[in-house]
Amino acid sequence: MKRNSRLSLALHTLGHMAGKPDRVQTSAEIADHAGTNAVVVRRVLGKLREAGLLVSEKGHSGGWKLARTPNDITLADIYLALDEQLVPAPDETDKPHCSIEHALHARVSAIMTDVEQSLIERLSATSLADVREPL
Amino acid sequence: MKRNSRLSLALHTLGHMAGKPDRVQTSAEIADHAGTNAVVVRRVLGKLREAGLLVSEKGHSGGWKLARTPNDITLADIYLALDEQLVPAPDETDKPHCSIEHALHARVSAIMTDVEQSLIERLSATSLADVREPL
DNA sequence: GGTTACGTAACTAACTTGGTTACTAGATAC
DNA sequence: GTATCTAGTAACCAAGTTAGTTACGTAACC
Repeated sequence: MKRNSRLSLALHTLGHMAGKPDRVQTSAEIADHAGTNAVVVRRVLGKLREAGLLVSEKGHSGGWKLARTPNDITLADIYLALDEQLVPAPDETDKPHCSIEHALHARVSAIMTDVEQSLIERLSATSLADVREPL
Repeated sequence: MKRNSRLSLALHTLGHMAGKPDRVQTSAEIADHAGTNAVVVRRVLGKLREAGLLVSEKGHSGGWKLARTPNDITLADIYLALDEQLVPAPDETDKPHCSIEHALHARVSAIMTDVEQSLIERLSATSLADVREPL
């Protein structure tokens, strides 16, 4: 699998759940449908649960379902839940020895942070429900 | 070192070269100053040479220097020379089995591609010479 | 010809990530 | 109460990535 497979898995799973918001699915079912492993599914979906997008139940007839309506879950919610930032968080440990390096880094970091912010804003404009509709 | 150490090294090196555009520096000198290895330096700077930002000379009194004036090298040039794309290039190999997954992916990819484009545009607004000046 | 410095291949160590196995902890069915 | 089902999680493995290192070839200059 490739680098953003977690995002792929999350989108895939939530997309299907948005179609049947009341259906409860087990991690095994989801893994089977996504061509991966139940533990991997639980790892990724666990992040989404921490972010309040999903709820999970143990035991018989347990499993996963959406914690909110598809209308109330945006692409930004999903992206942020996985906390995979595009721009590597400004690393406090590397102190810029040279002022010139510091200035360049500051400039680039400022732009990248800004751009990531705009990414999040744009992702937040689309909900799961929106994407159910044909484009 | 962290993930974008190549970009760090490139910015660092070019930043210093911009201060003394005529000085020729060996990869050993640069590595020493950047706290890394000469081979690593040649690898990264090789990318910048391929992109036409640097020239290198072999032999006695050989080394590296800028191929253009600092005014003519933008942060976007540097970023692009390293071809580390933020948004993973739309992978042709993964065929979207489900239409819903496809639709979601298409939406997210479109936004990400767009955002990366705007990153490049913003980086291209600043040249090495600009950053020499105090902010 | 010898020295210098780039160009590159090959190897290593550290790290990341997805996959897998195995186990524990709840919740329901019986 | 016991069996069964499912999430939660730890531990480990394999593959891939990356920086670092060593070694050697190649070109330029003295």
